[in-house]
Amino acid sequence: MQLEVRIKMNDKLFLRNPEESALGKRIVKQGLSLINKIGFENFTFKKLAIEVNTTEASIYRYYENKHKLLVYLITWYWSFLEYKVIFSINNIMDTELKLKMIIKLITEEPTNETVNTDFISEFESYKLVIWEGSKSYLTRNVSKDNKDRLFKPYKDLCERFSIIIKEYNPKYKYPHSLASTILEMAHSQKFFKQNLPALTDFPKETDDKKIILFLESILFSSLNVSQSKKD
Amino acid sequence: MQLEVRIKMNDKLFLRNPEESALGKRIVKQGLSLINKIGFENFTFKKLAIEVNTTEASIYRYYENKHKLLVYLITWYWSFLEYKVIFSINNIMDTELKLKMIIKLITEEPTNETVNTDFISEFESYKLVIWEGSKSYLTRNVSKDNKDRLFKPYKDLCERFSIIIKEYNPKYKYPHSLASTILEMAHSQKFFKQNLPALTDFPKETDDKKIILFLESILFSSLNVSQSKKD
DNA sequence: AAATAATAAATAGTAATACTATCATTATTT
DNA sequence: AAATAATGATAGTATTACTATTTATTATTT
Repeated sequence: MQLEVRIKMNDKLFLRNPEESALGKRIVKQGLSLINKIGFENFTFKKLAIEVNTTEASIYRYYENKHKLLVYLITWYWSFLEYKVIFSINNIMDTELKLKMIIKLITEEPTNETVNTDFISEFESYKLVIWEGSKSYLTRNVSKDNKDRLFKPYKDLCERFSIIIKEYNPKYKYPHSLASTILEMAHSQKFFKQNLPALTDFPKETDDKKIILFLESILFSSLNVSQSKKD
Repeated sequence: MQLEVRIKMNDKLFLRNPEESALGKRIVKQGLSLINKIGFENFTFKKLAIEVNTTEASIYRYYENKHKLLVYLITWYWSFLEYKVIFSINNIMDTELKLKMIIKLITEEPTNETVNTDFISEFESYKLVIWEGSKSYLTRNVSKDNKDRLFKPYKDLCERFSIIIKEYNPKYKYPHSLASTILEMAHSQKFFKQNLPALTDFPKETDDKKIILFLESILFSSLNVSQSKKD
């Protein structure tokens, strides 16, 4: 069976919907891999135009600027991840297993492109989130972008995560912060492991199992502790 | 008593040592506040030159580019924080209290400029780390910058933190990752609280006490759990 | 099938950014 | 007082981040 996932994107993210034309799709696809290749700071629409074999002006017809393209790609990733979470958790009854599944999904490198995601590569977008994810919100536009609901997919995923956290331990006081901590750390620890290993306890070569165990240990030790004593 | 702290900066960070001239100090001081004011993306040496009442070319004599200035300022912050940690922990015997002190120091907004830090404002650099901190390493130069030891102050602080973690619980398996998680989260959660509150459980208005409690709960529930069962 | 309208692409251009180079002018050191 | 170093002033280049206008293509109407 060939599933095709189509994610509805917030239309404040683009001037013209890139899904609706061949050129638009190429811009997104090649944009994603070019940012991954040279890094967001070095990325320009001029360079992308050359890759896509079009002109700068044409790209500007789709995206206001490169930051919007970045946010587009990052929110696509979060939306897709939420979809995967919903799908994978659907028939799990045990809350603990649900939580473990979420950690697995956010941490593990997507290998065999699980689902047909049309023109966006799951693996490429995973890499993008690790390297450039936080740049999508660490700007002076956060508040405006937030009002335009650009970060909704991330917040939705965090909300869904925190609901399951509360399901596991209704008394736990910081479900959202714990969820965002796990989400953020899945990517930071991976980045640190690869680039600044002194900040972690994970040898550079190994796979992501240890990161998963670390995140699970943070999550469950927080949730299994009796909270009655302190405040 | 008037303490003066002088932090030895890695000389790969600058072309000419800004501490050694009035102009250099003005560049650093005004650079810090201008980045905080308009954000790193919008910050240029041209704009800084106007603030400092000098020329672009003069600034380029001190710093290779704006990224180096950013790393300079961020590593200053980490060095200063390590200094504060050493100083504050010095006469604390109880390991738990040491850990709590560290969390307090990294999380709490510095109010009354505690120490005379010469030309760099502690508060401004705290704000900078929250907004721009991760941009210092999320670049394609990480590995090279890391080889030049530009991130040493951050890694040193993480190491010092993790030694105390191990002192508290010698069996704990992820002291470095736990330390870097707390360090990162102190700033992310603060940023989220102010700008994307849905990702936290902290009301926007309140002070940072709740963030401290959250970080303490993560730290101590991880360290107080018996780890013998799992792997 | 021809004419018209709508859309997309190509071309050209501008202001700002990220630098580098040169030379004159002050300070500072010896 | 001479030598040296730091700063300032000026100019210049390649690239970036856009915008506007014109031209070509495609779709729609008659």
